Amino acid sequence: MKKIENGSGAEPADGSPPRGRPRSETARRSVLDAALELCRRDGYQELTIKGIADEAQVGRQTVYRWWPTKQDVLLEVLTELPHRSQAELFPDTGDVYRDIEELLGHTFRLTRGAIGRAVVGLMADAQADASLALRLQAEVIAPRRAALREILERGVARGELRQDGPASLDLAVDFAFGVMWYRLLSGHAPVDGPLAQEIAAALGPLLGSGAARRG
Amino acid sequence: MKKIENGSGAEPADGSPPRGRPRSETARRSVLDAALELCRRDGYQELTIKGIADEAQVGRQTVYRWWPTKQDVLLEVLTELPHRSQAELFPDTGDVYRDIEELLGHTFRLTRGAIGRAVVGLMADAQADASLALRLQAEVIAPRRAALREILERGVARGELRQDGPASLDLAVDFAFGVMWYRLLSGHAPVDGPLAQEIAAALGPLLGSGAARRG
DNA sequence: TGCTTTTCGAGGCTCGCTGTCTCGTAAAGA
DNA sequence: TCTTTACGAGACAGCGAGCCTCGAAAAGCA
Repeated sequence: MKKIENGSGAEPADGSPPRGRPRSETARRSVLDAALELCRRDGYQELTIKGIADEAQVGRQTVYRWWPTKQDVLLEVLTELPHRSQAELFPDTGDVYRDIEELLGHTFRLTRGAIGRAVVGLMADAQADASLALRLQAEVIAPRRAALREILERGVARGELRQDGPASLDLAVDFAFGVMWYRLLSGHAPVDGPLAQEIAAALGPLLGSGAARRG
Repeated sequence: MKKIENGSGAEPADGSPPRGRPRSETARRSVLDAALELCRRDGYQELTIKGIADEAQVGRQTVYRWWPTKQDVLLEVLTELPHRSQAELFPDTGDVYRDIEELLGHTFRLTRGAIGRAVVGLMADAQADASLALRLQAEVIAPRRAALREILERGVARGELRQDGPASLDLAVDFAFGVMWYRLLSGHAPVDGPLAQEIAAALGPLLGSGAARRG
């Protein structure tokens, strides 16, 4: 598992136009789609560069040229997702509890299927790969943390939530995503809509002594 | 990664004494110790059967004879741990918050180092291996869940905790271990003693509206 | 139209690990 | 002593990693 940055690669950094045959967007999409499909079908552990190349009907070197490892392929798959549904990361219904439910509900939906398998596998590999851990943190974990924190802060500003309870905002965020990860990994209970509701309802008492959900 | 049950293996099931040369306890210990040491040194992903056998100075077939996969080796390492420190799973100080802190503190301590790496890696593999998931659930996850749940129930019975809050006992247990797993994986915050205190303090308001920590 | 540059699919190559098998040897009971 | 089973050691094919080369394709430039 060597790590080298694209020495060749797309643009020449300066403004000059790229020379030679341009990179095939078709091949790029085929590789990303094949990786996700194989992850769904066989699981992250069974994913191989050769398998991806064969499934995508692409030369193996074409994969290695742009992605040093299978982790890089999946990370690109993951970082492309939010751009498709940016709005789902930032619900703003006016009700803090509904916002929480929507953000968590959308996130929980993603964890089922191939995306969930990919993220869990990447997390495991990141335990022994510091640079992967940093990128995963920056591109997958942190954005969702920030989104939930923003919702909570808005709720505090509007007086829907207090901040005089035993838990800080950070611990509240840890609570929400922590339960998700725990259930995702151990599989002892589902990660679904009802869970999003339960967590949203529990965040009030966790943050503030007197706050309770209205309605 | 084939899975086959020990066809040969120790006792002949009936009461008759085993025939032939008995299994070497020395070799068994060497394998288990080597696996944990390599997990600590290089991480779960780098762990190989060949590596374990070489480190343990044992024939490769001796490993395969008793453990079909590296997961089986690590699972045996993990299931041997509680027997060494049974008491740490069942603190009973009379104070529910102190009991929680002790159980979580001991668990959190285990997650650092080789044990943590092993459990995280096994969890990841279990996502694509149902039988491994079952064994991990039964032998690692469930016992700690049960221990915390028992502490909480004792606290309820003694009147230290209520059960009229937004969270059920199960969700409270998910909260405690969920935060642990989340931080363990993403590494955005430490899994240490202070966290055990914060969680213990937060469980009261989570479970019951009026309950607050005494003292 | 060539010529240059870069990517493309395809496949050869070495290396290391897997999982099975076969040695010769060691340690137990009969 | 004979049988049975475990032991360390190593041979073997299979497969994926990662690097290499090949001929063809697709762009800009003269």
